[in-house]
Amino acid sequence: MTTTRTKRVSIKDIAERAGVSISLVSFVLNGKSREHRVGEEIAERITRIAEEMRYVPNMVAKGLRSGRTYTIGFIIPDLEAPYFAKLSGIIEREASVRGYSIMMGSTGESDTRASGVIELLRSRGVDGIIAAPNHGSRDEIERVASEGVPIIMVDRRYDGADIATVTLDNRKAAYEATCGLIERGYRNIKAVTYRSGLEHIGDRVDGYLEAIAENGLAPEVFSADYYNRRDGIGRWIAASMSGPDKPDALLFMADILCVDGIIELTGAGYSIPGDVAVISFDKNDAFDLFNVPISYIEQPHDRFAEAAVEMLLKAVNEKEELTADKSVTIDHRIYWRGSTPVCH
Amino acid sequence: MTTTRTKRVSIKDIAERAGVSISLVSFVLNGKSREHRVGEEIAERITRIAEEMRYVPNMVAKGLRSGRTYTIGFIIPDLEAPYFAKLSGIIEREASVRGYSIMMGSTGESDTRASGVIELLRSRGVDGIIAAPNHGSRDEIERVASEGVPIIMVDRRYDGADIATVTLDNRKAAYEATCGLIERGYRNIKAVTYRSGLEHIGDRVDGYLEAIAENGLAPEVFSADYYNRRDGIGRWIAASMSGPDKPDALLFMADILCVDGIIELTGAGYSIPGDVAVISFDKNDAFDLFNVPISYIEQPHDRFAEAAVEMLLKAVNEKEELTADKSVTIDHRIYWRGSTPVCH
DNA sequence: CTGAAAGCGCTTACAG
DNA sequence: CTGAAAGCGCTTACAG
Repeated sequence: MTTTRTKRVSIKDIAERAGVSISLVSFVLNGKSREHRVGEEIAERITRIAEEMRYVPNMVAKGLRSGRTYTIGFIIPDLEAPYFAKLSGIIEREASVRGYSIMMGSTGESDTRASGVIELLRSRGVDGIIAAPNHGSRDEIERVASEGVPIIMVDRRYDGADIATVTLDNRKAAYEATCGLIERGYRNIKAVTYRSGLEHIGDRVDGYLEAIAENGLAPEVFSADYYNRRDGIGRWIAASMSGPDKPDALLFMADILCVDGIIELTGAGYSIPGDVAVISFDKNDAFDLFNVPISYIEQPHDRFAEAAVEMLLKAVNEKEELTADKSVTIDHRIYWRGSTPVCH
Repeated sequence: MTTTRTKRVSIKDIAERAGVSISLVSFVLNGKSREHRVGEEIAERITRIAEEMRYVPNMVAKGLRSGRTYTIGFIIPDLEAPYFAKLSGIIEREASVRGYSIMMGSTGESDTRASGVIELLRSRGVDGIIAAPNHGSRDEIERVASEGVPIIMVDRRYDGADIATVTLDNRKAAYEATCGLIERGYRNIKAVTYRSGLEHIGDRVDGYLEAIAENGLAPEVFSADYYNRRDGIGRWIAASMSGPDKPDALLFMADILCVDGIIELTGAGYSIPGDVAVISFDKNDAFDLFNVPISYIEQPHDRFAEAAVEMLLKAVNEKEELTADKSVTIDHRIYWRGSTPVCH
């Protein structure tokens, strides 16, 4: 394997071998034979030679010339979070089916890294962007949109921004989950969330508060620090579960919070649902593995991914603007399982 | 937001505004002022104007001209598998720190899709490839390598292929895990794997068989069909656990197999470790959540990712070949926890 | 039906 | 110290 980097074959090479001009090769290889009325035998010869030479088009050159890279940028907080890993996987598949590839950039919820990712995607000339950006990236995301790069937000949204989104009706989902707990007989329902300023998380809290208020109950929301979740949740659980105002049910606003919560609860000797019922946003494989199946509010990844890719590519191809009025809401579904039995 | 797609600013725009040639702009913006002895005031002016105009270099043009795209291709079986999600996340971060972006393609363990991904990455002109390819993609991977595209395999390897790898010593890890079980008093240890032809999985089975043979015990390996894991494992567990040759410990060759196994075991009413001890390859969040912590053999994702990115970029920059002798072995670590107590 | 030529944005010898 | 020009591989009017 002492092969030196062999030059890739170009349309020029094919043209030479076929004894025609590069224009003809380009026409044929792009399926424009008919349009340009290229001679049939010539077209066949070109196709055959291209195959023989294992021609792979240089998308970089194509991209420079045509301004289209057939690449979609995807901005996520964290590829390691199961929720986003799943979403990324499906988006990648949906895109690849349509001939697009994905360039991924994760922000780690850091605004600085988000800036870097955005600039990187712009420099790479992606045709469009699907983003689940930080709260603090609003200005930059809006600037990208105003510069005419098609962009669509997924999972997250900015209050009042004129950008199309694909989201759950988070307020309603949390409202329904809370009402469901109340119907099942729970009366002291507390919510666990994390500080972030993220609108969609705020929507969930709003839905919870609304349901609690409507039913004349007392709300309590614990906000963990994102980077010290486990500790914060652990301390809060210790205090809360042993205090006079012990909750009978917990609503977690994200699966990662719930996983931490379950570990802390069981670690402190509390049983689910014996001591406290548990329901969480997002689906997480661990919810099936726990000794009682954890109830959850599902965000259908596949529908998010499909909608986002489809809408984005439509905008790219038809030069539409992805304004807020194009936004789509995906239906959630609540799975009531062993962690939230009916009580009396 | 009725902005039409505004043209991006190019070095030509900057040159015009600065009243100089594009060469100068190129020199300055690429930090070659000194090298080309560009006038100091001019250099400053160019830098300032570039910032004012929010210049973002067109990497597509750069890529066409220089043949370098500052993009790494990453081929994985499945982004949704926690193990690869984690690995991808770290690789992306490592690459981005070094100014590279990642173009990801998942194969779903399908050779056809793998072909598509490889061609896509080649057409995009990635500077190098990190791959955890299918068993069946060997020829294509070797061809890519022989064409001079730097490529390194991670997690997986091909028997006797002259391609650098970053892997665990899988045989040794399985050997040690099996010996550990034997030391803890287990005598009827069975292994659960899946059919794939993948060398690294085969290595694990070899290590298991070696340890069993050395200790004069009887081996049994169950091979599930990858796409019907849960069912297959469930049926095998039902038969195996109720038969005369009931295992006292199970070694799972991958976390996904173990998760399925645990669900099937508990579903069938067996307790861990009461009825059977369990240890698995890979770390999985669910292993912490189960009512007894599951023992596992850790593959350190971060060290895999760092080694792969570093070696690949070194090869890219120094035009080295990534031959098999450059391969690196990452140390595993076994966590013995509640699912494998000492028994007598 | 086919080819020569311009140009996408950039880098880099080559002149001066 | 600075600029004009070629060329990366491709597409696409424009001629013929």
